[in-house]
Amino acid sequence: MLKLFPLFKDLSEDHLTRLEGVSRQIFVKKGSMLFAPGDPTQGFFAIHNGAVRIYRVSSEGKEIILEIAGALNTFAEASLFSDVYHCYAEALKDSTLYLIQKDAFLEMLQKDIRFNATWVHILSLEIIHLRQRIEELSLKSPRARIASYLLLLSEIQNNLSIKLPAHRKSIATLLGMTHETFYRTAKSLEDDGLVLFDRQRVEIVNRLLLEAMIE
Amino acid sequence: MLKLFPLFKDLSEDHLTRLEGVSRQIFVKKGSMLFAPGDPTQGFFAIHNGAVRIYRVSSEGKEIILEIAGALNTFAEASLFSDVYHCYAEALKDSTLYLIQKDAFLEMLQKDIRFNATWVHILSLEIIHLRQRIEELSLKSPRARIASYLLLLSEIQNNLSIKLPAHRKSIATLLGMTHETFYRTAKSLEDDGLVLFDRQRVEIVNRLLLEAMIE
DNA sequence: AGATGTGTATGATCCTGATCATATATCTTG
DNA sequence: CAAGATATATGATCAGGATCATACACATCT
Repeated sequence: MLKLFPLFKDLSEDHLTRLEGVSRQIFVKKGSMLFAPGDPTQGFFAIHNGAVRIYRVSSEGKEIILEIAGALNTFAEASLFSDVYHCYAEALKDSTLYLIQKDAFLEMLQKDIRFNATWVHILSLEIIHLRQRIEELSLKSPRARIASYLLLLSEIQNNLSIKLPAHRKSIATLLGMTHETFYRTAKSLEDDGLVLFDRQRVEIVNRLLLEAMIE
Repeated sequence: MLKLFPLFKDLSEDHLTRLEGVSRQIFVKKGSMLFAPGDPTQGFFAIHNGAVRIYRVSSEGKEIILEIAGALNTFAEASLFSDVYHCYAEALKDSTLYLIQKDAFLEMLQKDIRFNATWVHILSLEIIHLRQRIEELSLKSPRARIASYLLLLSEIQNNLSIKLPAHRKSIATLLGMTHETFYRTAKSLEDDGLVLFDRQRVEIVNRLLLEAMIE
């Protein structure tokens, strides 16, 4: 059911049906790897349920998390134009995914101009999104980065009560800080009455103050 | 002469000619603004010569430089799918640019599937590039960020002798550090015999060590 | 259930890079 | 050319976040 994915929401019924035709369902257990650098690209992925972490490893073994993708997210779109993957993808939970197969997808792009046009639009939005990420990483204060991330999640999930897509430790790395700093800063946000952490959930208590914080 | 631009290198002669048909040449003086947030989008830009700085301003007046684009770079591609610009663009030098007009360009995309396919490819590469930027920003050490940036310039300019696209101060902001830190770190790179700064030029003396530094 | 591993949490210390200050060089402009 | 503005450069100080250490809660597995 690809139509549920935000990425595909602008596609026609016809496109969706054909897209499903070139997709393969995949089940993975928590902790298993979907691909690693150097693996030949098969296509990109759409997460039906579960969560996946995309990361690279520096030569000293430090992980850099590029993305944490949760249910209804897609990842590795750019693999369409590369022969091999350039990062690791690891399931953070038991997950079911769709693999949209590269060759078939590229052929669809080449055959159908409307589909192609939609895809251009989708990629453009992705670029805008990445630019925002860059801006956020430049907002150096951990407080601001956490605030910004929570607001992003809130927007995506369309709810002031957020479900974290992964454990705090991964999120800390994604936001470019140590987990210690994340725990401490999260607590200070709680102490200031802005948010409320409860296991995998976060409640945004004072949205306006949180927004004021990110700039 | 759009064919000189890396972005357009995969386009056919025919596409290039038509693209030039929908482009307008623009001359700007150093310091002048090309657009600001809220301005209606006219299209995206290709720099024939000169340099442009793309930035946002936080509410406290801090500038975040998203990009420094030099000769043969393009910028604001994503404006095609937005009604207004979301950042500032300021000429760092007297520059001549091409404005690729939005409506005409979108029409080309819709009419020509080969052109469209090429554009999808171009955008995908841009996404890969932005991901690298994110990775670099997460490489927290200023040394590593500077090293990485110099190697990037060296690759783009295809030369171990690099021409800086802007003054150091702007570059410092682009790399997410203060200019003081940039000057100091640059000097320490010189002291270690890795590079050699001389006004607007930088010579990469020891490329291998520089590469070893970024990871 | 017990054992092992991982996530969560918090304290103590250290170090890097930001900030503030100041000086010189270079560029721009009248 | 003089004068003002801006970039380059470097020193002194400070603070925020990394690192190291430790402890407890939970989950997973045998």
